[in-house]
Amino acid sequence: MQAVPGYGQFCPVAKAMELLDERWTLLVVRELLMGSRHFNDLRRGVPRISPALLSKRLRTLMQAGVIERRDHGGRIAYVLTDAGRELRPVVEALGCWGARWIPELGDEDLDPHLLLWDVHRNLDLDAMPGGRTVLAFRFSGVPRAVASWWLVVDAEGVDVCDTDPGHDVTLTVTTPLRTLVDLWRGQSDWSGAVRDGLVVDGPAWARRALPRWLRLSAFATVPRPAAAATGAV
Amino acid sequence: MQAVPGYGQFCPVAKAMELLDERWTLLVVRELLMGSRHFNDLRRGVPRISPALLSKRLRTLMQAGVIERRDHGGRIAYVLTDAGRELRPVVEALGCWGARWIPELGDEDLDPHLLLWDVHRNLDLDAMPGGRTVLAFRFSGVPRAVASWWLVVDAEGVDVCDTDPGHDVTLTVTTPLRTLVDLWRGQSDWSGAVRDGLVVDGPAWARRALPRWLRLSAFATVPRPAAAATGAV
DNA sequence: CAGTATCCATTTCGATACTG
DNA sequence: CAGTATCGAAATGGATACTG
Repeated sequence: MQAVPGYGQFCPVAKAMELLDERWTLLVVRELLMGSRHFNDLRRGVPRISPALLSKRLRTLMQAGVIERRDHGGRIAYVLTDAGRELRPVVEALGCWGARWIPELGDEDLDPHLLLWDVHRNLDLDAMPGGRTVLAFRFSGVPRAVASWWLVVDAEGVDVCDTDPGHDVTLTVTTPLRTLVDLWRGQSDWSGAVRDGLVVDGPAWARRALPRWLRLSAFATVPRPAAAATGAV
Repeated sequence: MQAVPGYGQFCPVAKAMELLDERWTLLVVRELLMGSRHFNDLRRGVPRISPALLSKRLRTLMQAGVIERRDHGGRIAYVLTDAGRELRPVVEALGCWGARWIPELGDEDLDPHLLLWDVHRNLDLDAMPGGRTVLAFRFSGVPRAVASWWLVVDAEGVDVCDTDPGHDVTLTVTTPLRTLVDLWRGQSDWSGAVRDGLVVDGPAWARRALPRWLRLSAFATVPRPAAAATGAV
């Protein structure tokens, strides 16, 4: 029989990993820490998980006391418990390590939908003008179907669209997908992104403001290790 | 095809977990951080891993740049790289979380061999007398074959024995296995352990010194959450 | 919106035995 | 000591379709 699911260790690291080393689990926790609460929001933040598996992971996390399921008048919300909130240091340590030591991304890691979802959550609404602001993104080097995106910002909040919402566009960002991902991750700054093909079209006041509107990943500021001896300048 | 092994995300947490969420991986890293360097030492610290799987995990960790394989005159050593050493905060965060939020242990988690292996690594040799010291452990409530253990401390270092080494015994610790595990993990202190059936036999000077010799898990001092509302006193 | 149900290809892993 | 070889049982989880 191979029916021993756990590690058979009393070590707290092992006991923690029995729960957390299952595929997807910590990414779901990350999304909850980022503020997602509803099933379909979680799916957006963890796009490749199947609904069945997300459902299973949520059940496991509930059993473990990491989250609670709440019914707010028909709307289901998953909220972190104290135990769940205390996973933030774990996720942060993993993210810092990943940012430092796994800089290379495969093409399959460059998910435009996820990128826009992340960006939309981090827009600095206070820095943006009143009324409606529309940011258009056009990615080069990706299939037509996922090349055009819009962020519509108004009093209601922020909407991510993959079809033209029809409003006047404030700024258009045209860029290789990888360039914007590198910027988001802090592997390049704005001037580096421009060197790598990012172009912003629109009125000067908005072009100048964009770097304040579009805040970057929480891990963008993690200091990177010095280049290895083999390495680049 | 389900041939996408990774998460398809550029998030540093996801990239880190692509490597680290594989079963056993982080426990191997934990052992390396604790000072193990050789294949069979790692097996002792991660008892239930099969040699084939350990070998595979080591290869993966090498490819990821977390460890290096060194041949010191026929003796193979696995040593952490900078990237590997920087996993310490990850392991610590996991251990702290596990110590706080997964206090319950199943009987299958109470591995006496692993306990002695951990204890032997943490003995405070400087606090122990010169010459040879022998600590005998007798666990109640476990199969005869794994009930008796000896730690032999001398100038050579510390040996873990599961058969009587034949030396004079300095102290004999008789205890339910779970009691000593709880003590090791910091879920009880010495007086609590004595209440839970731990008995130390031997000369008074040695009995008094034992708590200084036998240091506890690095996670023993993690503060535990206050009892829940349902809870105990 | 918030999930279930089903299916099976694929992978994983544990057990065991063996080797230079 | 430091692994490799082989095997098959079991679980995983991805794809897809469907439901209250």
